[in-house]
Amino acid sequence: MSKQELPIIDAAVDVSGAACCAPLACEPLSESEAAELAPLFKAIADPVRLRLLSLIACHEGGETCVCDLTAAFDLTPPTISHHLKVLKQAGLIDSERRGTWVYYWINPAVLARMSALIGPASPVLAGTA
Amino acid sequence: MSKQELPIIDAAVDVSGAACCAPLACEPLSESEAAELAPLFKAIADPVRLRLLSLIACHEGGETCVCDLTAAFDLTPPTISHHLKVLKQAGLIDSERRGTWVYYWINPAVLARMSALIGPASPVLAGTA
DNA sequence: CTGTTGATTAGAAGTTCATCGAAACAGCCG
DNA sequence: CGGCTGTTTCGATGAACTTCTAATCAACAG
Repeated sequence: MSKQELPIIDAAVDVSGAACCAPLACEPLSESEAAELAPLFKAIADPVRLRLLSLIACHEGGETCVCDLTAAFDLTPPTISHHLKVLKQAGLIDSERRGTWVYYWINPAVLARMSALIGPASPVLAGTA
Repeated sequence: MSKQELPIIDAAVDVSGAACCAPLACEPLSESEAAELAPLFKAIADPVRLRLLSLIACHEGGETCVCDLTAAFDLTPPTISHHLKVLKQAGLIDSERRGTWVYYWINPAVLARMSALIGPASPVLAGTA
């Protein structure tokens, strides 16, 4: 409900009439898009969660039981469980109980979306640079 | 200095001798790698900084002067300056003063590295899934 | 030199958030 | 039932965050 919502298409112009900046070549991230994407990056902006993701992905079959994850850290099971919950609530992983053990696997779509956003072919971050 | 440093190659085995998890198909992220990468993601895990990056990238020529960035937000110039500093210290952007104005541009290499890490072709996150 | 505009720094307030563990609980199996 | 795996709840500690005001630095115009 402020100037954030308005697309800024033309270059800024100073008092003397000289433009200080180039015009936009593409539509930048909107405020709402940014607000939606930031928590995804925040979820992986932690060394433990980054390694958890990596451990899950590196297991054959793409899934891992929690016992293997807790064994890889010097953290207590509740702490691991907490980090897994953060990743799951962000939509980055999913889980299922099979008998005694609980298995986690990665949701590739969400990670791919994040990767594409900051990748060289991104329409909003690569621009024409 | 603990079990984190040891690569975990074989599957965990429970007391009865039955494996609960599949073995590793690739080498997961090391503790030091994760510690090095997490701050990069933390730098972009903020809606304002995400939009700043996008605004810089979307400008023709790939660079933008600060005046154009402050105009796009309802924040004071010092606040914008702070967020730009965070991005710069993470290595994601660079800047240069040219006369009256200061220009910022994106460092594509760092973003590409982050993108590749979480992308579908990543050796540590895509695994064999 | 002086005044103005653009941008950064210094400092601080305030809130929020995060990490982690101890203890208790829930689902499964023999 | 008892033992095991994993999760939740709760809490305490502490750190980190965003954002502002005020002051400072840099470049330019007159």
